[in-house]
Amino acid sequence: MNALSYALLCMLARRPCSGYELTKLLQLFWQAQHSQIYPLLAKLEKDKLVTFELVGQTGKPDKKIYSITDRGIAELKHWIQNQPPSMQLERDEFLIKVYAIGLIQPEAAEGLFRERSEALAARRSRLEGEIRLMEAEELPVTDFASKQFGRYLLYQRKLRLVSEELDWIEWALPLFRLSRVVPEPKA
Amino acid sequence: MNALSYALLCMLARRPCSGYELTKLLQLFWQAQHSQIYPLLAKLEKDKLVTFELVGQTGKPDKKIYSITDRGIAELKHWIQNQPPSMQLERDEFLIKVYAIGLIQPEAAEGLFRERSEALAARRSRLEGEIRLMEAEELPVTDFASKQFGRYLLYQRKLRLVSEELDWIEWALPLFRLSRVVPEPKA
DNA sequence: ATTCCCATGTAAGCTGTTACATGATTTA
DNA sequence: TAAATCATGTAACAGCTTACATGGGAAT
Repeated sequence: MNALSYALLCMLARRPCSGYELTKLLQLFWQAQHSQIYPLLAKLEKDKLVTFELVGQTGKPDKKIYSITDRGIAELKHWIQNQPPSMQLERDEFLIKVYAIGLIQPEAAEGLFRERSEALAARRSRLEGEIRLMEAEELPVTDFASKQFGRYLLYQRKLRLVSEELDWIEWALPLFRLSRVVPEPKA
Repeated sequence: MNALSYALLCMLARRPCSGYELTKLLQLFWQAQHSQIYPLLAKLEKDKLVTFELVGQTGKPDKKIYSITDRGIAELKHWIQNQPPSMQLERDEFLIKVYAIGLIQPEAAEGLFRERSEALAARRSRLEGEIRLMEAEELPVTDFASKQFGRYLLYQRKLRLVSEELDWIEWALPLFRLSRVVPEPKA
């Protein structure tokens, strides 16, 4: 049982999903390819932590709708409460580039930051949309008892982090300009 | 050439380091074990992107101080400016637990969040200390021309993100309490 | 006509973690 | 006396990415 297994279980604890759907939904907090997810679902099924139902579709490929079992729920609960907190991993090539930003021209550096800024702004819009959708639901998502509660918390967190990184970029950009203002001839 | 190779090159572009040192410094934005770093450094050396000098020490094991070559600098510059932005990866088991937070008792959930909060607060203190050190240096770190500039930007970013996550936790904690205040008998 | 979406799966290869191995000096 | 720090390396394994494979329907 690795972390991805638990990520899949907690997705299915919210509602039954196909592997295809899980691959997309998981993007929020644990990016994984379908080639990793399909075999793992098969393994979880073999271990009786999930079950699946084959759903035939017309015009679309058939799909397997997976559900979590009672054993799966128990396993998940146990892990949440007993697994010690593990380090968080961040792998982001942009950060490598920032570290060496002094090697390139300030103009190029600015371009790099603006590119990042645009991607983040787009992401922020999508997050805000999702949050609005959740908040419009019948059972309030801010309620601990809501099945959406955990998901809502994660979206709020992501929105805050994305917004904060945008602020950081706005703070940093003027610093690149300063170095271009300097070369004023002293005569 | 993978991302870690470039991460190592940009570290060495700042100043020469041993593999041991690189392993520690890299924690800031690309966590990797020494078992991954030592063989990669050997490969970079074979490719003439870095060189090393054997430094004998007394009372401590000898070490190899690696430096980046002109070819290494060129390769790094090229990558920074031509490599398209790649997706960012986040792998954090805490987020999985948050997603399924509704499965456990609000008290246990609060414990989980407080634990996270303490770890983040400790991290924030360390970051603030490092930033103060950098800002006390002779050549201003806020200057694009400073060798520390990129590193300074990353520390500022990390500090912002850590602080924002702490704010998020403070925002979320009262939501767990609400569900415990509710069971007030209506008579 | 081409690309995207739906949907599941396998295979090859690269990336990353954990454990093994060594050994003197310093700190708790 | 036990653990941590410095310092480098290898081996085995687990995790993850990219590519291959299939195929209808819808959108551009």
